[in-house]
Amino acid sequence: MRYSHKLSDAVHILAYVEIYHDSDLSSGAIAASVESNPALIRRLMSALRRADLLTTQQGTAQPRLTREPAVISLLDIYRAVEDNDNLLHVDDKTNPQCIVGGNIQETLRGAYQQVQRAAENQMAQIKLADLITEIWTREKQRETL
Amino acid sequence: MRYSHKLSDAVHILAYVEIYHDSDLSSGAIAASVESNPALIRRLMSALRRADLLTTQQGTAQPRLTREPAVISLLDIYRAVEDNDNLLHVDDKTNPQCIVGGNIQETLRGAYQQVQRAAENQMAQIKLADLITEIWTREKQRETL
DNA sequence: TTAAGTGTTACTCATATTGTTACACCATTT
DNA sequence: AAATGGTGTAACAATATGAGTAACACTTAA
Repeated sequence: MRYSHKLSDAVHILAYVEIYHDSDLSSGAIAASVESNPALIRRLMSALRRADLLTTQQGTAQPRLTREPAVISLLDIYRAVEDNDNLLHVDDKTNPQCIVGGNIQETLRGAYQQVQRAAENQMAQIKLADLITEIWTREKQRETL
Repeated sequence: MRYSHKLSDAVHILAYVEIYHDSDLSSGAIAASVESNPALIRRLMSALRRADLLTTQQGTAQPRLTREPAVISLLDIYRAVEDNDNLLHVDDKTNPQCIVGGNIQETLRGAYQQVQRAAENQMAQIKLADLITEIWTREKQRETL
C-alpha cells in the first residue's frame, strides 16, 4: 500500500480551522494549505464530523471544532480517520495443522495488542493544543530569520 | 497498500526454525506452514540474515538462529524486515507559505517519534522466547480438546 | 553427475490511498 | 427568484506497495 498520511492531514485540517477561524475556511482554502484537493479535505472532514470532532454546515464554509483543542488528543483523531486502527497486522492465513501455523495467529494478536496499547497511550497524551502551540512557536522562530 | 504482514511471517519463520530444528527446514516446508511460497520465505530469510538474526547455507536447508530466542526481541525482527520502520507517516508536501503548512511537518515528526518510541519500547520487551512459549502452551491446550 | 536446495531478480496480481471529476443539495447575495 | 459558490458524496483513474509466481545461476550432498 501507499503510506497513509490521513492522520497528518486530519491534524492539519483541525489546526487550520483553529488558527484561521476568522478567515476563509472553505475546503479549497484548506486544500491549498495541505497541497491537496478539496474533495480529499471534505472526505476527511466527514470522518472528523462522524467522530464528533468537528461541525460543518452544508453550503457554507463554517467548520468549527466541537471542543477545546486541549481535550482533543492525537488518538481521537487517529481513530476518526483510520478505520483499520491497527498498526501491526497478523497473517490470518497460516496452516492450522502445524504447531506454529496453528497457534501463531492468536499469539501474535496478543503481542500486537500490547504494542498497540503502548502507542495509543502515547497518542492519548498528545493534545491538539500541544501541536498548535508548537506550530506557533516554530512560526515565531521562522519570522526572526 | 495491502496491510503488510512481513513481521508476522518473519516471526513465524524464526519460531519454525527453532521448534522444528531437527526436521525439514527447507523454504518449501516453511512456506507450507505459512501458507505462502518458497520465494517469499527466502526473501524474508535474506532480510533476517542481513540483520544477523539467522544464518543459512546456500544449497542446503540448514537455517539456524544466531542467538538464543530469549535475546531476540520483536523489535529486532521488526527492524530486520520493515525497511521503512515508521508506523505513522508525515505528509511531506504541504504549503510552506501557510502557518500550518509551513510548520506542521516538523511538529508532527516530533509527535510521531514519541509514539514510535513507545511502540518500540514495548516491542523490545517481547522476546521470541515468549512467543514460542505461548505457541507451545496453546498447542498443549489444543491437544487436550 | 544428478537431484534438490538457496539467493536473487523480473514480472504479474491484488489492494489501499490519493487524485479527479461530477452532481445533487444548500446558503447567501443580488 | 435566479445566480453564485459552497458542501457532501460517489464513481473512476492514477499510483504505490505487498504478495504470488516463475525462472535461473549457484551450491551442496548423494
